[in-house]
Amino acid sequence: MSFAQRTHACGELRATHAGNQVILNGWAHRVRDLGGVCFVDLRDRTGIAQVVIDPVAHPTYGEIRSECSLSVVGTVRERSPETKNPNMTTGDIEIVVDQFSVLGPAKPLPFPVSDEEQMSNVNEELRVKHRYLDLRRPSMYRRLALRAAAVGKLRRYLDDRGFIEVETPIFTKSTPEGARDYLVPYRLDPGKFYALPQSPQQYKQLLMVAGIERYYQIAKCFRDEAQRSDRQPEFTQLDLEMSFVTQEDILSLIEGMTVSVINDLIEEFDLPKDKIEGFKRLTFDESMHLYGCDKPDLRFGLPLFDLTDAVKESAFGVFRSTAEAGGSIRGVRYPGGGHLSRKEVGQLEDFCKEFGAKGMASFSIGDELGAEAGSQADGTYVSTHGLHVRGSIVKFFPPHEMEAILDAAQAERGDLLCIVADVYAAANNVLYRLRHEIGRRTGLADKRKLAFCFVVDFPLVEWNPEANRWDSTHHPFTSPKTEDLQYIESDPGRIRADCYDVVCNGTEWASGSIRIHRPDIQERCFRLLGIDEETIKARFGHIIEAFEYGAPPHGGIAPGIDRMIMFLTDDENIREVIAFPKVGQGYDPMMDAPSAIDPMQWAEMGLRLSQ
RNA sequence: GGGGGUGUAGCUCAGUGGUUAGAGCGCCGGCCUGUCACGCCGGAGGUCGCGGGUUCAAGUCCCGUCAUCCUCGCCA
Repeated sequence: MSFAQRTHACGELRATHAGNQVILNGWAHRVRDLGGVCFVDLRDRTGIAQVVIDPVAHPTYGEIRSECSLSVVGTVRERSPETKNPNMTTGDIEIVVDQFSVLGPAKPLPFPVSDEEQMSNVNEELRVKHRYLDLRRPSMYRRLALRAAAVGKLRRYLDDRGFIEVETPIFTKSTPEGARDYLVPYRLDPGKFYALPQSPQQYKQLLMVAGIERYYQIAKCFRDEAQRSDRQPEFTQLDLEMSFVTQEDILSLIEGMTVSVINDLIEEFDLPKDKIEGFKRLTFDESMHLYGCDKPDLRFGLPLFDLTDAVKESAFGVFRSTAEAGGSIRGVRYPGGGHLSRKEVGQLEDFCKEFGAKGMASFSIGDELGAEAGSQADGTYVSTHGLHVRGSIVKFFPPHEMEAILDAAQAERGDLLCIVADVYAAANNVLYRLRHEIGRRTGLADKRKLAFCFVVDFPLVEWNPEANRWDSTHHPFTSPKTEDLQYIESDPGRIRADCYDVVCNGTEWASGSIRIHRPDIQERCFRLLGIDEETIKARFGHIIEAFEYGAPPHGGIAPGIDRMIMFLTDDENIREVIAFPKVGQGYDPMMDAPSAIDPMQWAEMGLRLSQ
């Protein structure tokens, strides 16, 4: 089939093209039929241009419906001054139609593709079901283009530094550790299964043994876990690994790469983001102490404060008993929160309770300075700096404790001091979420900022009380710090690992480690994790053996591509940055997958349902 | 696995237990020569997610179920 092929793109036409005959191909974005004249906004991936049709000369113009594909032959004309549209990049011109042809007629659409505002409310599943229409929207095209540019820049950055991209298998081996695997039945030996990789972890380490030295891959990863707004059953990581390197080498590579690529993208796509600079660096312990979590939002300050010492002998029973039991009394400032009503403070407390807090105590600091320091007759307190403190528990604290509290909190006028008493980890878990909520509410979590940081020195293992054993914090191949190896039998919780995360705005973005390359150390770690000889052989025999043939010291990291795009677009749902995402529990409403298989296929695979 | 929200026209949403379930957009028809969210007039379009129950009467109340969104747990 032949048709008039484009000579120009819709978005490129300007007044300088006036007088040119052009051919445009695209879709009818909107049709405005005024009777004596008809305007069609013709859209292609570069933009939109207005086409003018004379109904008398072209009596079949009614065939042009919303979202049909079109070829238009016409002459570019500069619009008269009063009809120019300053809101369109092509608004100075229009194309007067000489000929047109509807290449693909379109039925009425399931949702208003040409109206971005209405589209923002359209049912998610419907959008995914007709994804090929949803993706016609310029905003969706832009996301895909941004993603492609990001991946391209990452590849180029690494190619320029001696990395080579290596593909690793999708059909691989189940290593039942971590998340649930997606399984693929093996026809030739019924009862055996491939697993889809949760990450190419073992392959990339084997590539290091193979002497590749610098590997990367834009890798699909598969994890059969409950879905979340920032998770999909299949997602993409920039997986990379290097040999003969230290943690420092990997961190500086990632930092340089991220700064370069992110800043390029901000500029190229004119994103409403501030350029980024070097990453802050925190140890795991510092991060927990200052921000209550290992993924702090560093767009703003408001570090947690600790009152345990200040109130351990307090007359307020909850604080005293928590401290006596070895717990922590910790809190966070809420600037401006001093104005909240009793009800609003109650809602904050409810917020805390959602995350397991037993309660939340608070002090409101007034805007005005009090004149005379000391406990007041009305049950409030005025500090030596004049801060006027209110709250139902103020009366429990004598002046020296109140001063210690205000000092530890670095309290300021207008603050609400939110305080949680619990075991250290539980108090932190509540307060980090409260801190992020405060950042969101106050606007301190500035949308223009991308605050990247490294969190380093994670503990190698953490105690799993349910299973009564030590579990890897990262994964079983993570190298303990040499100087901490001495604790492996005596005090495993004390061992720090050569393990690091990259965090951006309170979200984990990348995670990596220096790997164990010595079989003897790997064996000791397996033993610590309670993995017996037989299991080691069955699950990890290949990699242990590989390490016996001159494995180089090596390590790597894997940043999430989907999340990277989400940071840049401010999307809160990962579906927005994936061309063909799943909904709900991993369902693809467009393809109708997963779906039933033919009885023949069941038989061929040697499978049947147990019920 | 737990909690919460949503489900009514193609889309987005209204809809006190009570007549024939409505609106905006879209769609169809008509009118319209400067629109750019074109405008005006008219029309069609409904398994009120599904199943059960209470009631003289259920979109509305109750129970169950399914889907979807968010969330806690989970995600080496």
